[in-house]
Amino acid sequence: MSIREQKKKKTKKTILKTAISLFNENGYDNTSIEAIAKSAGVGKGTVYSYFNTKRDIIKGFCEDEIEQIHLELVKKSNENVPILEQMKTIYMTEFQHITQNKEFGRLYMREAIFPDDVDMEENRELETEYFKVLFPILEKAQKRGELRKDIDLLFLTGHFYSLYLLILSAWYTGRILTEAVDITMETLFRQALEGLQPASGNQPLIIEKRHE
Amino acid sequence: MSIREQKKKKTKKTILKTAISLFNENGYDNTSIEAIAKSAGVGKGTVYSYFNTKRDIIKGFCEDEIEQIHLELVKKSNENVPILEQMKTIYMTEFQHITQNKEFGRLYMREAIFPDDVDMEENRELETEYFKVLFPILEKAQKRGELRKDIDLLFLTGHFYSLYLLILSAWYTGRILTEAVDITMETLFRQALEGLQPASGNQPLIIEKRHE
DNA sequence: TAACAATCTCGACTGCAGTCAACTTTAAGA
DNA sequence: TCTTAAAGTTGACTGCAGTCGAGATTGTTA
Repeated sequence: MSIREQKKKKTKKTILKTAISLFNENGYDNTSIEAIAKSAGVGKGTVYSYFNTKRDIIKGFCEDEIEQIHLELVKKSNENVPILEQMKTIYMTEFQHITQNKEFGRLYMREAIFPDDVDMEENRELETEYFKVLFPILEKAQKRGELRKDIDLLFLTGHFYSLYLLILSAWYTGRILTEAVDITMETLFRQALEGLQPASGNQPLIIEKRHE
Repeated sequence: MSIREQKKKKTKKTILKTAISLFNENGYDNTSIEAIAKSAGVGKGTVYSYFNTKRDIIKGFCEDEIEQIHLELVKKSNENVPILEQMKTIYMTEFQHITQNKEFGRLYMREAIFPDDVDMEENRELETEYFKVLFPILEKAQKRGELRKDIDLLFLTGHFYSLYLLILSAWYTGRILTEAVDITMETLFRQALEGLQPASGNQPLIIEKRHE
């Protein structure tokens, strides 16, 4: 890597760190780009040469954070555990990180779920990483007979993810307390696994006679 | 209603109509409050005496729209139809409205799901209206044996709503085309009803032997 | 080392969201 | 009808996000 590139990377890191620190101190809206620039010892224009918008700075931070989460999850991952528990571990881990960065999480989720501009391709990369973590877990659960094999992995992911979104939204809107998230997630995930319609029998749910 | 109140209501309506019209013409970001004020024949400050922020204008519009949807749903509502179809009707109706107001829908959903300020109490009212439509439908489905009776109505709503959110997000991020929304919703809702784990038998899913 | 081009840095500038104190209109009581 | 206070209106003003062209720095070639 050339000297120039090293310097650039360092500058970007400095700006990001300074920004996050100021955001944490005074809040996102009360921190101007000019203040960030000054505090980081660069010009306002320089900040904009590293980040296209103010929100982009948050994005930079969150993407680092998400990478951390993925690494954390790979470590925690244990396939000898029921799928319900595994899914709970994954999404509770994400939730823990969000509780620690409530405002950033909110701004990031907004962009991720209802984006301003469909720049695409950017989020796709993170999404791929996400699937790399989830798909093997779900696939193994299918093989163990814990999950239906006639449902696409993408859809299985979708079911759990959508419930996670619901809980997150309920938490952000104050409809559910932090302490209640764990039990609520457990309940919703279990219901999703069992189905919303009455079961056809009461046998232990192990036997499997589906296609294939 | 006093003359004063009538006038105020009329002014508010004029501003709202003008704003929506300009938003549609030039987009939300390319329409300044000053332009709205001028076009509506009032001062900038007046706009702010009716709407606290620019986003608030969108909110005003969307709330009217949602009221329309609720009325529409009450008319369409037909309890002699499987719950899957009823839920699909409800959420596809909402989706139709959103396709017709893509940008407004996006801005509204952002606020609704990940709000800036937890002003609460405001959205609560709309939420109550929402439940007034949904709860009776779900309750009747429970009575008919189409839905489990051991799941809270709020949670049942949550399951369907969360999948709707997922689809909406997938649509906004370009992961799913408008034409595919219908079939995707059908698939996801059906899977949620049946459950993600393998069924314990293959009997037709009518018999019910749960508690109570 | 000099000359040049590519890249990076900068802060003055533009445009707009949101505020506020001065001004105008309304309504109610005398 | 006149007076007055409350309600409503206004646009000049403030602060900040994002732009842009001029200037500084770096790497390259001779």
